[in-house]
Amino acid sequence: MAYTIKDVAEKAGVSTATVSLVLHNHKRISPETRRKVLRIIKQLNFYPSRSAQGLVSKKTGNIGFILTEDHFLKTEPFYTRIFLGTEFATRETNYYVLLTTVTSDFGAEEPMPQFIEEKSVDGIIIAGKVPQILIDRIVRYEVPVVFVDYYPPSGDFPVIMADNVRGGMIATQHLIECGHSKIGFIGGDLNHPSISDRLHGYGTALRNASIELNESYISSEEQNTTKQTGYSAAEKLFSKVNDLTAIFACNDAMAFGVLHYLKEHNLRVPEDIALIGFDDLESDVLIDPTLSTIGVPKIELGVEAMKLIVNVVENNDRSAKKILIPVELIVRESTKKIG
Amino acid sequence: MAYTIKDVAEKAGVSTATVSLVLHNHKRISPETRRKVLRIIKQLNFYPSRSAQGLVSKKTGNIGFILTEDHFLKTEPFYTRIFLGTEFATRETNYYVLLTTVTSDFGAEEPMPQFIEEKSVDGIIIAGKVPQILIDRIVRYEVPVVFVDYYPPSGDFPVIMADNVRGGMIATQHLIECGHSKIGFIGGDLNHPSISDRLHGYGTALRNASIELNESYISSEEQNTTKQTGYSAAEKLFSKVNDLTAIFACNDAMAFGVLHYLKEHNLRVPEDIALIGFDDLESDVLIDPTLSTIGVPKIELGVEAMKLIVNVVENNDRSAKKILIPVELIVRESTKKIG
DNA sequence: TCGTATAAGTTAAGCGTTTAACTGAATCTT
DNA sequence: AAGATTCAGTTAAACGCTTAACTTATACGA
Repeated sequence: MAYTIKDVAEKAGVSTATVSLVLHNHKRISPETRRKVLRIIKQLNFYPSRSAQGLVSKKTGNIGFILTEDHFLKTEPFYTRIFLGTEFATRETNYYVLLTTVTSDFGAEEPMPQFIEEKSVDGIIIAGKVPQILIDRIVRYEVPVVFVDYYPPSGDFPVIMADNVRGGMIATQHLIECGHSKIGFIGGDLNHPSISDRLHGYGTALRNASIELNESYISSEEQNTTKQTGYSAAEKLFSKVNDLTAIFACNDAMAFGVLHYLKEHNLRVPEDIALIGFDDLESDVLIDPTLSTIGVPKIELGVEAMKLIVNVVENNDRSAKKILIPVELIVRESTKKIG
Repeated sequence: MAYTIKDVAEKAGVSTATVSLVLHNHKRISPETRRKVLRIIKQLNFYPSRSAQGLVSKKTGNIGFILTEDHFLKTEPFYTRIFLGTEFATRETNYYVLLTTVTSDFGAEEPMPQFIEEKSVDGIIIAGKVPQILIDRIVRYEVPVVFVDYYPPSGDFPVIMADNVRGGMIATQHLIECGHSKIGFIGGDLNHPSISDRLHGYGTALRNASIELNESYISSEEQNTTKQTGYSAAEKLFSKVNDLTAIFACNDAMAFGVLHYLKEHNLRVPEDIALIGFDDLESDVLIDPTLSTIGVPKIELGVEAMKLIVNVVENNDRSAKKILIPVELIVRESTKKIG
């Protein structure tokens, strides 16, 4: 059996209460007693029993991590990186992360994630877009929730997002600085905050440069942001307008599709059309030409989400804080100064 | 607060012991009492506290899942699928899965995964190849371990593997049935059981068809099995021998590299060279020609790994059972009957 | 008919922590 | 110098569940 607080107490010649107080950094304990106890703890390699702690504290020490199966299995490790970030953060926060996936069409009848039913988590991180009904149902359990890389249209939740507005802005600005003024935007579902924010940044950059926004340059009909929809969005856009010299695709997956379309139509990138994406996926550098993009620090999103939920749980900080993580412009071959 | 066993006992007019016994399907309870108690449990949506249960039972109800960061972040969702399988299996087994990643160069000094130090898991699933030192260190904690899609050269552990020998055999057999007899094998590190098993199956198929095994047809120098090493392995192999008509690549990633090489050298697939891979990755159908391969049921590997570790934990079944999950031949465009 | 099984529960101790309330000594105050 | 305050620790109850040992009622055997 593992050692208990009692073993530590005996070896240290103190009461179990003292050991517990040391464990919690309570100030009632003198420095020397603290040192003595800590020495024994280290010596025995003692760790308090989570079960016993949980029983009295009513905390589980677990954080739930929810995302859709689709997002989890996406070939590009975007959400797995965010998850990895939370995992990294557990090393300082001393929580465990329980990951569960839900289907993308999670409904009203589906069983809830076990850890919610069983009240086995102190808080929940929801990553990426999930069905609204799931959110509504989770809220009823009154467990703290933070969102990362998505947030629902209504309801006040703490949120971690990449700075999408700024990203959209610097991407567009970069194209402008390269000499472009007829810049297309290829996006998707504007109900997704990331996408509408990126479009917003696009608009701001144009305005700053005194370029008039041309609605017909904007594609936002696609429901998903995949290589396939990127291709078809490009197809539609180019059949509508023919003077574009640059494209800002709202994410790299769509940019791949756009690139595919351009190649097929013998349009050279960046000479004929410049192209920039968003996300910085690994495959960006495997394609020809390599893709300029906006770098999103995915691991950091996860780390910050973890810190945020822990803060909510431990300090009961219910303010609906929204934290934007800085993004950066990454210039590769698909964009280049013209003229 | 959540309901406790006491609430259930009161509403049902029985003692808490009775409720507990019902929860554990103990036979001392009469069918009618059981029904009555179960009804109240359902009605209150009662779930027993894991902390309390853990405190007395000395079980945590958690299973640890360990893999390397590299494997977790691989673009192709191979190990994430296995993990997803374990997650699916939790719904029946009522365990939680704690995932942790380790670095590929995990050493002797690195801190151990938290859940091991804190004894917060009843058993551990190790997925894919991990450093031997990690295994050695884990063993000292005397926690049950099962391996999935890998096992160490020494030590008796329960293991879940795809039936790699059979897979290697039917892949090779398929090429033979297509009319080939000069079949190259492109593999990697033969210390990896999957690879050496696949090679073994290759040899068996040849023998069964009375085709002599030609050592110079076999490439096994590469340390990793990636698209890149697949390419360079093909390069080396074709510079050594020039009469090959078919290639069995030990996994799809390498097969992609081989295909790349073949295309670059104007060798048509399957007309000039037939090609078959192993794993059935999603991208198999995105390339041209689509890749024939051996289908590995990844989710099932995870499900079975979970069932196996639970069996070890609950029934203390310490036999080093090795379970092979059937694989299947998937014929696509990269192989075809010749003549 | 009485002792003995058996069936169906109940009682109560114990699992390893936390923490409010307590204690006893030392230090201030006035 | 007596009372008040602070400091550094201890005592003991409580958290929600499991389970060995016990109880009570009923059925059974000879």
